[in-house]
Amino acid sequence: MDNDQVLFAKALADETRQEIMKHLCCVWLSVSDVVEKLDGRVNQPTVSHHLKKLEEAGLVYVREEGRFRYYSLNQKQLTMCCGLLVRQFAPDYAETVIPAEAIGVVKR
Amino acid sequence: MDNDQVLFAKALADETRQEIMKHLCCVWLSVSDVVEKLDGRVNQPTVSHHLKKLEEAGLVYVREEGRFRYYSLNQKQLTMCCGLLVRQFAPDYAETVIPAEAIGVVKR
DNA sequence: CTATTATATCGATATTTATCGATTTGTCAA
DNA sequence: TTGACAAATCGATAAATATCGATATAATAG
Repeated sequence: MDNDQVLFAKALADETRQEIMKHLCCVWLSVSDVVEKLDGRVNQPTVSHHLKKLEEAGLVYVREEGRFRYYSLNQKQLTMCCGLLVRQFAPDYAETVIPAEAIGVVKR
Repeated sequence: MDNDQVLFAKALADETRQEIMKHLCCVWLSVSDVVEKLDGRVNQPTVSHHLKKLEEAGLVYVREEGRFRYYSLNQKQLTMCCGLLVRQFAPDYAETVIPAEAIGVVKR
């Protein structure tokens, strides 16, 4: 029903979910780890719900380990989605915001 | 209540609104122009509602002219928001997706 | 085996939001 | 000045979604 762009935006369109994303950036956390990070503000079923949304949008990696499920932010997916948004809605800037390796960036 | 990142994501988190954004990219349209572009699928109050959301997120320019209000997509704002998202949630890619002029891009 | 622990799912509820018809406000044309 | 038009706002409604407690499922520890 929703296309990928909309799915991506919806995944980001919640304060709590963005906070979870921050916690999942560069590290692997289990569901209960995330619950803990949120400091009792939301509880486990809610966190599972949010993680599912992020998973559906391809924004997290998941690793199963016994009865644990570890999540980590998929930075590449996020970057690609942002890139698509810019190409679609900001063509005048698509050339200045560049997937660097695609054109061979050289810093001066 | 919502911070800017969330406000931005929410503005994009609707199919109809993204379609409106497409129509507003690089051109100025009045409200009734937009209604027309949407081909009778949504009507005027709904379009006004969506345009208000986009305006609140700073994603459109507005120009008043008599009884008309013309809207156009703010590509710069969109690009900056995407850039912030990448910096915040994809630090490993913040260097590869670059505001080119900031570092002096050279194409090969 | 049994108790415990981790997480997903279910059902219910409350909030948010998209949509519309009707109305209001403001501008212009005749 | 009046009638027509553009667009915002209002009130109502329906759909989507965030949240929770309770339960189910599955894996482990004892």
